[in-house]
Amino acid sequence: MRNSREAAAENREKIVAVAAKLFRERGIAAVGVAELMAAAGMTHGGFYKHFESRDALIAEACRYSFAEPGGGLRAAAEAAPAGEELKAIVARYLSRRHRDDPGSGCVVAALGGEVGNRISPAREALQAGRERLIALVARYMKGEGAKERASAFVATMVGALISARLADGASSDATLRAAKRELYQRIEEQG
Amino acid sequence: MRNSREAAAENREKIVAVAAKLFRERGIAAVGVAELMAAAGMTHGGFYKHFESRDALIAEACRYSFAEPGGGLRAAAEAAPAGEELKAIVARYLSRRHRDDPGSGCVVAALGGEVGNRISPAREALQAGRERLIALVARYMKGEGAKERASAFVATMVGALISARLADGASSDATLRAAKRELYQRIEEQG
DNA sequence: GTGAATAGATGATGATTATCATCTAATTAT
DNA sequence: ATAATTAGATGATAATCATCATCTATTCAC
Repeated sequence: MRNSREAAAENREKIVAVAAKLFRERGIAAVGVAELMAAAGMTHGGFYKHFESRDALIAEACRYSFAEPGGGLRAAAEAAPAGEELKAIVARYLSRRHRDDPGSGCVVAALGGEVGNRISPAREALQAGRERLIALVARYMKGEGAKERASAFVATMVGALISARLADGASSDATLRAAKRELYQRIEEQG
Repeated sequence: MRNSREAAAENREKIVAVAAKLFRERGIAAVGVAELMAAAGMTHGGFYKHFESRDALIAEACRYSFAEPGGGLRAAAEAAPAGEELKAIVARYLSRRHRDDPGSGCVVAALGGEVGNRISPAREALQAGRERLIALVARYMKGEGAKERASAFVATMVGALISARLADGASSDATLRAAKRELYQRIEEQG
């Protein structure tokens, strides 16, 4: 059967959205085309009417995952009172909610390891997204070398989230808390 | 044909070592049993004489990867002059060599994302290794809450390494440098 | 309304997967 | 030295994989 242009475009986006979620939840290599399409409510065959290859979808899903970078960080910053934006970003990024829901969270933390060190469009997409994240953080930093400090700032957030996802229970919470405290301190020292 | 006990034990360790390297280089899911055994110089069938399952090997390879945690961090610290141990750890961890050779580097950075948030022996192995890494760092910290600060310290190193592996060329070097500068500053402020 | 275009289903492709039964040559134990 | 054990090779298993050819029912352009 055939769908209207509009419906087809919606289906295409559905596939990308589902992929972005499943990849982040379970890893890229662990999610096959058939399962993906089933989760999007279609059968596997139609996939190649939308994408040239699985690799092409991977790159697109990575880009899509940055639509709301880090799971709504920009929104969190803009909702915060003036001067509190960075704290709001940290609180959101290092929240238990973010830790427990990788499927709609930061794709750098979820897929950085799997994608890194490989030559691929996906890597470029993640790197571009990471730079946008750094730029968002740097926007709220004062003084010299804001971009450089933002880079280290983001690295701490990413590393802490990955670490917290390795630990469990109290140990995981403690990891989040330690990183939050460290970052808050940096904010107060350097602004 | 049959090998002696000794030779068999050597072969077994060879498999684990090769797995630890390949998993870190290319991701766990991307390395199959057959390829693994071929890389270890054997055929695929003998695998199950050594390991109960592929999952069992994964956990063991994760543990094995911590034999030299972070790729010789302990050695680097012990070779450093007194008072310079933490700096030595950072310099080693955030070196270009470590970035460019994940196969013999820190397994938390290489596989943390893929293993995290899943219930598995591999996750427990990585978490145990991460705690040893934190303990190593905390040993060289003075003052209150050394363990907590060490947790954030390690998170920054892990996040920076993963980030640097996403970037390329000058951008990647800059990421390493930014994190190094940040950590050096923390060392001087807090000891 | 008629005809061209196509979204998506069905089903087949060959490759690759983890796992295991079987076999054999060599090492152990006696 | 003979017998029991076993490391690892060979090859088969069934499942899953990405990819694609074909078909069909629908929507678009006219």
